[in-house]
Amino acid sequence: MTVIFSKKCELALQAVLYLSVNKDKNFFSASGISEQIKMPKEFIAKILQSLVSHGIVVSKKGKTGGFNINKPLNEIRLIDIVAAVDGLEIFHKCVLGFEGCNVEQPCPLHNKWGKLRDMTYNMLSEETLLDILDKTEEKIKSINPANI
Amino acid sequence: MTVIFSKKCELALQAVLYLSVNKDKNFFSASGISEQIKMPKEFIAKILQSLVSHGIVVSKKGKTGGFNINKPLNEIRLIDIVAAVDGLEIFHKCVLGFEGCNVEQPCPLHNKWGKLRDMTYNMLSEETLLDILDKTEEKIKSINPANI
DNA sequence: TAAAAATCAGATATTTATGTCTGATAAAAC
DNA sequence: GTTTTATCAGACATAAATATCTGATTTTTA
Ligand code: SF4
Ligand code: SF4
Repeated sequence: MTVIFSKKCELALQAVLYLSVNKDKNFFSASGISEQIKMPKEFIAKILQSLVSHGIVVSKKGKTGGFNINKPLNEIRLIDIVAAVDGLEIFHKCVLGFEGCNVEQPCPLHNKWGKLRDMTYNMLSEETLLDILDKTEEKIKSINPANI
Repeated sequence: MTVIFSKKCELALQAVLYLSVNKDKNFFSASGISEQIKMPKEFIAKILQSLVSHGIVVSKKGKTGGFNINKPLNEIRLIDIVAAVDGLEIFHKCVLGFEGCNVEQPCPLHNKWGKLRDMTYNMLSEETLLDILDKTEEKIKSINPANI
């Protein structure tokens, strides 16, 4: 069954990673971010607004306003962003959707899929934004050296 | 990025697994299958028709018509069904979609996601319908003992 | 205090995925 | 040969995901 994550979530991750390398600078406007990650600014704004309501991002209105990360980088895991945008339902759902499943008579995919699904979950939970900051910086810099 | 497989594909897998345990019996009509796997028969029909065009399923018109598996069970892998319905694009795509990626400067997820993606692909490629037939029979029987 | 530049909330629009219908054709049973 | 029952092809309908717009509010700058 279905998704690792949606496009919305992909965007959210990109935006947050982008913000994470600039956390100590000023707030970044939706349009500024949208130039960097090449996505419609209205959509970015919308997504970031929802991350604000989840406490991951903080926003500031007005002329010098924009968005920034709301917590220390070591307190935000990738899975937190996925959870905020897509929810965690996927990580509890089965692959095939046959009815009447029970542990004694799983379908051929139950165990194997379950393992992969858990590994994916763990991968996203393992590291905080701080842990991957170096790699993220490299990446963001390679997109536009002016970013850092 | 995105999907392991779509609902269409989930349904296709269910339908093919159902057919696989009854391969040596007569053709099964879309409505018969839809009763078992609880999905609209028109949708089932549509999906099976596309599997017909991919050579995985064979159909027969007319009064005793319906669908059946077209090849020996050891020649059909789960990935073949996924490929027919959803395509394999997902297994070649990146997670985050940042631009300008190269092997030297991958983003934090590139390697880890790549591994999981490959494992998923391998899992679906590993076994043929024949290999999992026993487990499939158990599962189908548990849904409705009359099925086998 | 007025102008500029940003978020915010919610409505609206577009696109894609999912699901349904209709009429034509084919095969079996009578 | 006629009736029944199935697939088939393609149009159509609905739902969900993605994307855009609009007007209000907030804050800074001048
Ligand atoms: S056995 Fe597991 S994977 Fe298979 S249909 Fe049931 S819950 Fe889903
Ligand atoms: S480094 Fe890899 S995972 Fe990251 S954005 Fe590029 S291709 Fe995708």
